[in-house]
Amino acid sequence: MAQVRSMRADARRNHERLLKVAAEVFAEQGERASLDEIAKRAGVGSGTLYRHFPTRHALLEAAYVGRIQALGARADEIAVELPPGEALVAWLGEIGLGMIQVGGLKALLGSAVTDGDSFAATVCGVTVQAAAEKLVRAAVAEGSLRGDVSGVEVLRLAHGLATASELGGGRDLARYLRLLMEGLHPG
Amino acid sequence: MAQVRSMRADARRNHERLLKVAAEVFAEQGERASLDEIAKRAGVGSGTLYRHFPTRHALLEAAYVGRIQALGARADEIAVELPPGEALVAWLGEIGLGMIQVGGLKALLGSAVTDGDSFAATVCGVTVQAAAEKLVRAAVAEGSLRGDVSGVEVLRLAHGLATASELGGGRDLARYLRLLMEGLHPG
DNA sequence: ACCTGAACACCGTTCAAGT
DNA sequence: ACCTGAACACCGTTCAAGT
Repeated sequence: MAQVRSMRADARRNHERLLKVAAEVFAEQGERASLDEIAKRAGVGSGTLYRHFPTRHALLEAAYVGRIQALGARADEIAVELPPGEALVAWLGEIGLGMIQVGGLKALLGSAVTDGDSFAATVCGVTVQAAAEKLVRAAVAEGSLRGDVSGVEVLRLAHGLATASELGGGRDLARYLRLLMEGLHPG
Repeated sequence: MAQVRSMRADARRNHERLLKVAAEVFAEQGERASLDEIAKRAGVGSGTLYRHFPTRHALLEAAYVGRIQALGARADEIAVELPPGEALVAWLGEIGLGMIQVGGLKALLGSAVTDGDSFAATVCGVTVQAAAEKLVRAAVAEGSLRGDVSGVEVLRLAHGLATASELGGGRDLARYLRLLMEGLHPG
């Protein structure tokens, strides 16, 4: 699609409305929400949605870029507030909570950390992987984390533990993350 | 549906064919496989499929009961071969591998351990939870597992770790389970 | 250049007609 | 009693016509 800046006024308006509505509907209904409903709620024809976002995933990612970048920024904030090992758990806790509470976020982050998935190379994938890598390296340097774990790997594990927590009604996520960290302790 | 034994000959034949074909198609394509394709491959009208199995989940569970019971039996075998703590990891490893390799099995086991889900009370749920509970209790008694963990909980965690492993291309499942067991060690 | 919405395709589900 | 498959509904996706 053309750069947002260079779009015709009506196109830009539609683009923005679609992003806003998509973020709401995905959050409510999850990543399998009806695209037709998103188009209708945004007041545009279904063809317009496809013109702006050729795939469901493109729309989902575009709708959540802001949220993902906020998560990346949170990693830096937490790194200042807490010692490395605790910072990592705290950040994974926030991500995990988001995956449980915000529809579609778990699916988006999942594809962003899937081996061989082209989405891992998108803004979301790069942002979240870089943040995780930074926290992991600091924890390893501090000696509170094994050296054989990567950023993308803890993200996959966080995704898995969020899934496990969901099966149990959304409880126990923090507890599961603590179990994980004990298991990941060196020695 | 009527008892299988009391069914008319053609109905029983259709029932069996549907189960056999469903097991194949679900295994290949996952739990969202086309029901129409299953009906076609079984050589029956789509209405017949719905007559025998009113919901997708009923068909999935019926198709996999045998597999689930085999997993239950494996728990007893392994309990004889290995000390309690190792038996639990080994069994969770087999279940996890099944969830990764057999389409639809992860979804089925997921609903069987979901809090508040009516499917937790089905044959599959009861079978797998009882087996897990037995292994967990033995490991707790032996002192190799914390006392505050339940059978259904380790199944949820195994589901989560299988998911994490899938994101990484199906590798590292055994490693993740070992991390979990270290985290679940008492003291 | 962009939008609209009808048209098409696909699939799940129901049910009237048939044996 | 059971089966069949047409019919209906729903939704994703494309594209001709319009501005």
